[in-house]
Amino acid sequence: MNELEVKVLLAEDDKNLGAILKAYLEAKGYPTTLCINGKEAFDAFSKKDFDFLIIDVMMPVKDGFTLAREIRNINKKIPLIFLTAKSMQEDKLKGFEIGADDYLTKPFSMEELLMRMQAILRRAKEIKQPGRSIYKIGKLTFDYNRQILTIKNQDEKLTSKEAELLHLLCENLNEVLDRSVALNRIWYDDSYFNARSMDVYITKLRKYLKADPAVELINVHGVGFKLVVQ
Amino acid sequence: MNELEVKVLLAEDDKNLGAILKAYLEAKGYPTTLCINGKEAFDAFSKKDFDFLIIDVMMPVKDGFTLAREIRNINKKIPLIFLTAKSMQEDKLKGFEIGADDYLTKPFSMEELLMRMQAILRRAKEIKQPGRSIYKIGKLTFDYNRQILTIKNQDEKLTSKEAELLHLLCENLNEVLDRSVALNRIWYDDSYFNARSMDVYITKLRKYLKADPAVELINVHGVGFKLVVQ
DNA sequence: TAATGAACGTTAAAATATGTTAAACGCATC
DNA sequence: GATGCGTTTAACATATTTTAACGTTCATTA
Repeated sequence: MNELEVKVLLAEDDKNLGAILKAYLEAKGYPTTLCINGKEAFDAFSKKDFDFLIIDVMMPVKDGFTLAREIRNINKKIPLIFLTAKSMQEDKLKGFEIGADDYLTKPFSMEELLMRMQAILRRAKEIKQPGRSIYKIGKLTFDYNRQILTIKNQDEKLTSKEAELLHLLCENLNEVLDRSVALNRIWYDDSYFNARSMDVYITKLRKYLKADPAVELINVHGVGFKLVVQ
Repeated sequence: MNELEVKVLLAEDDKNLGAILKAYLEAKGYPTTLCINGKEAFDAFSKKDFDFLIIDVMMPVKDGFTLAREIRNINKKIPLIFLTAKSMQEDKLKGFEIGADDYLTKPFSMEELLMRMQAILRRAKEIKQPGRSIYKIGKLTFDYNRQILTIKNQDEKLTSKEAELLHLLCENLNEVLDRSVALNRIWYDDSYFNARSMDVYITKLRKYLKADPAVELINVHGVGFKLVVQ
């Protein structure tokens, strides 16, 4: 993921502050999606790919801690900053326990928020994958943009769905890709029939990947799938 | 850089605060070297290997910013937290520009300092070892990522739940794995029925582990289970 | 120490979830 | 309206997990 393409998910129920922050962040080059409660934010996260979370703790419908925990279940790496009006100590510690990278107490300056985001991104950046759309999966090579999987100098043209699914799996290499996340991102709807359709695609991908025995596409029962390279 | 071996360099001219912080950090398992000014700290850094910097901004002889810049010239990656009595905005921004990971304004709680350190270490560590997780259990070998238990060159594919449970047991080898901890981590809910389900998995694991008589999976009544290797 | 209730051991059936194949569908192109 | 392609649906086969049932062990206390 390109550093110039850090997409921010901002969950803030104060519409005024939310709008100001969104405008500021976008001016600084961070495309920002604003959600006004935890539920909306979780839906957005399920359907789109984000690189940074800024979450207000106090929100209606679903609070920030609950939201963060749900997202952390799916993605353990995505940078996370909590915002809060309260400066209560227990809350701060709770936030860090959930896996926050920082915890800002209102009021804060937007420059400080930006600085703190950049400090986190400096460290988080190196974790992410090569960044281009070409992935190495054991002996295989997958070009996401061109939808081509190269197996021993033999090109296989993948269909869009195959490529989308393999792409998500590559982005979560050696980690579990949540079933519902994949469904929401690729099929735009997490339903029984789409889930069965996805299973069919898993089988198709397994057939391709069989070319390298070091590569495995394992199921995590009730959760999702994990692409593992030995 | 072992997590249990994070050596801290603390530069703080307030001897009282310095001593308290050093004592606290060491109690938490971070060997700490205390220096009372920037010059002394730089000498210490030159002579010894450190993994974390905590630097007070206002110090005699050589201030914190100057110290940090000099160290950053040598090591661009070492985690860095500034402490300061002033909460002036410019200073904060200046601190982040030098490459700080965090910037705490006095007074702060030591718990918060610890949490923030750990948040930074989580990211700093991930870069180092995206590592694999292979455990040796007596004559057996367990590959957690691939969910495979190797018994006398015979591979056994484990199910997700089996693998998760064995993983937790391995992480607590020769120590008791608390029942409720396992339930909360793997089943996300500590309840009677899940506990019974866990017992079923304990039985399954015992069947696998029977292959090596030196390995035992013992119950600690009312507490949990312990994986023991003679 | 015998009685008792709670925790644990084990097995098998029941309920879910996934694996796989092939046919059916929708949609573009000719 | 026939053909080809990607995708979904249907059908059947397996696998995983939970629940139920029954037996055993453990700690406690009369």
